[in-house]
Amino acid sequence: MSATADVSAAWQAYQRMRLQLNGRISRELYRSTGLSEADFDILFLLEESPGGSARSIALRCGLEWEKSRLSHQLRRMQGRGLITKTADAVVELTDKGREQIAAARACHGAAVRRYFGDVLTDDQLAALTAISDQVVARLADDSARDHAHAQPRAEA
Amino acid sequence: MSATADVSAAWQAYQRMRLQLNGRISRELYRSTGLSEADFDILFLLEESPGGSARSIALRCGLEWEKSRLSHQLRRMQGRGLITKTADAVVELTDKGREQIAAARACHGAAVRRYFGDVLTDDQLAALTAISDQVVARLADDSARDHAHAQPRAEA
DNA sequence: GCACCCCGGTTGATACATCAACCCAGTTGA
DNA sequence: TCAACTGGGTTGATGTATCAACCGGGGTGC
Repeated sequence: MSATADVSAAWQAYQRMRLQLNGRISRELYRSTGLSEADFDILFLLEESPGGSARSIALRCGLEWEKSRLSHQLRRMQGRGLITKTADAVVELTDKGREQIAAARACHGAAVRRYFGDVLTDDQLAALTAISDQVVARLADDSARDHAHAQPRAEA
Repeated sequence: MSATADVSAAWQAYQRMRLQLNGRISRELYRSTGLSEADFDILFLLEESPGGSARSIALRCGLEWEKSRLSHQLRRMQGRGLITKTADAVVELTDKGREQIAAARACHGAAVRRYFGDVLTDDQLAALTAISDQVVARLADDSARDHAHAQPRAEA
């Protein structure tokens, strides 16, 4: 059977797409707005939040980041004047931050459309969504199993 | 039409898969072998090369890395005894490097199978291959166009 | 010859990601 | 009450990725 060959070919093709597509988009984003992917993710989430502010923990849950990663990133972004940290771990967009995320949204959206949305058919988009959901579900399954192993509470 | 919604949903699902799948695999690889993805890629390519050695430029072409990225990475790997750099930019696997890549191959292959190959049907694998190839082709197209713009040689 | 450029490689600076260690406040439970 | 634990947040160290600047040799054209 050729299943192994198919898996290997699919994996290699996927890796190429992953590296090149993300490299291109993040490079275009950075060159036209000065924002990194990490900057973009933070600002995007903040702009979606009511009042342009959110608790650190909300950002962490939304992005699924390590706490230290978020802390370092927020410190750098505060240094560049994109956000402010008010008392009690609340993060808030500055005017400069609002300005930059607006420009970045347009740039990012255009790049995603050009290199991704416009290239694929509706069937392919649906197929990729299903593929992604299945893989993510499998990852979550295994995490749950590991967690259950480490702390066997559910088995009475 | 719902095309926009489909693109957005597919993009978000794909991003989740990309982040979580790669995070999981590289974490498992690192925890069980001490090798990063970058280490793995280099050692993998070297083991494929005849004699376990290759010129720097061959690695750069195979991996599509920046020259400075490769230089830094090779320096660190030489420091850890995974490779040696002989005269004239030739890189060679050490015994320790051979040992580690063998273990890493098994770990990496198992993870790819568990979280990717075993989760998807043959049709899905074929669909993902097609999707990836199309996106990569589009990226290459745009690169060629940009390059042609910068150095308009082909147009007489 | 010589000025010029290209290209492979190195280096340093900076940003980003991860791990481990720590601080502190709120809970829990003896 | 007080000790132990938990969880959010910070910090420092290290490894990784990218950009810009530089070095050196090998063409190319004059």
